[in-house]
Amino acid sequence: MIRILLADDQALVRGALAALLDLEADIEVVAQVGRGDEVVAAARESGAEVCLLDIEMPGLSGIEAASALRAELPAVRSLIVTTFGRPGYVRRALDAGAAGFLVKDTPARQLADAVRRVHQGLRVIDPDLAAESLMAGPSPLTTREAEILRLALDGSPVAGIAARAHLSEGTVRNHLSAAIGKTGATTRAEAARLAQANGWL
Amino acid sequence: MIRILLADDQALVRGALAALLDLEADIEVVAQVGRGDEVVAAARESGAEVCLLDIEMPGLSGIEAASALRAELPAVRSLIVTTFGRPGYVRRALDAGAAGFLVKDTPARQLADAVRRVHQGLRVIDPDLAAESLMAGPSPLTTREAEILRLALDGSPVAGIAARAHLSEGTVRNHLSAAIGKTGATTRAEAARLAQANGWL
DNA sequence: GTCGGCTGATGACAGTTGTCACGGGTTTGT
DNA sequence: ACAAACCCGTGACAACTGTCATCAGCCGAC
Repeated sequence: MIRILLADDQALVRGALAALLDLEADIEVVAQVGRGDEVVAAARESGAEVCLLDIEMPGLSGIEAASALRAELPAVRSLIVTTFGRPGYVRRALDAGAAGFLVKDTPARQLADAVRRVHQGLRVIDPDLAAESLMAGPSPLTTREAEILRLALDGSPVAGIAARAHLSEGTVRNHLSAAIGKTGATTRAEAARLAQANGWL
Repeated sequence: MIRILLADDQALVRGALAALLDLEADIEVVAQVGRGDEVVAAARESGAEVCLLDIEMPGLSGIEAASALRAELPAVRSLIVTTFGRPGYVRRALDAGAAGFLVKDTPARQLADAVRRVHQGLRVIDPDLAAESLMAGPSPLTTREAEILRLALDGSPVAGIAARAHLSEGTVRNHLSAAIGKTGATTRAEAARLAQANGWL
């Protein structure tokens, strides 16, 4: 019997995945949480062996949760299951110690198999995404540039970004200019959009 | 036996919802599609009575699919089930003839009940979202303003928007200026973000 | 029929943004 | 020790953006 923890902030999806996995004779959903920062405690309590983690969650992201799991409960294996197949996510998930990475548009019948493989200690990675991830390469942005771009996501003017980052406006514009150049964009809004689509933020 | 069609572009979610609903004795999933433009044909063929429609789908949006269903198969009832609880979506869904509107973080156990109510001819609307939708009121944007804002979503400069819209740059800036004023934003990126969050695009 | 709103356009203006060159500080690896 | 990268900042300039006034054609409502 494979003991599973489900982490997804959308209750309906979480419940539906539970129903799907409970159909399998050798799989048992032993815990469900809706926040990333509840994963470790729930995994410890329930004695889960495999954690299915969504990335977009309040509290901690699925990737951060995988990292925390590796640190606290190294025996537990993480399988990231997410909506967005952003190239950068794959690398970051693997760096965080995740054993697998699936996108939510893989066929439902493959999920149980992925869980079994991860449970056996194998790696499971969406092949299309793996290729894309290798093509795209790592993020070209420096820490600071990514940080500034994240603050630019909401469309606020330079003055607002500078205030939130505690930087001078000139410095912010320099970072943005660098980010625009590196992403191949022409405006900061486009750069922010591209960087997010690549999972660089 | 309530005959259901599932429409969601994420195969995993679709399959999981099918598993969840098939647990109910009086509900049967008779069709599944991953695109909005396959809904009507599949509903006709399968003799579905209730359609669960995601909004974000390739081909046609769930709202457009509901509209098409009302026109072609008026006996079929539509229940919108979506990730984003954008106020404007509720109104547009109801205008399109949808019988219900749920967000994906409602508890899984409530889904079957919602399906039954919709099947009985009742309306089912997420109460929080209904309130928010009434508060927010209808979109303040004119058709053209919304259209221009949609083109501004990717962060391209005015010249690019003007080219795609076949308008002069001056006119585009006028529309954007109006949209910025109406949304209470200070830049077009912020206006586009706000408008999208409200479901006005 | 006239008024008001939407649409398209122009021109002008101030303010913001993107770019560049430059300088100084820190850390990292050789 | 040194180079290379990063970070922060300044100042200047051209380009772009947001705003406003103004005009004109086209509806639909009263």
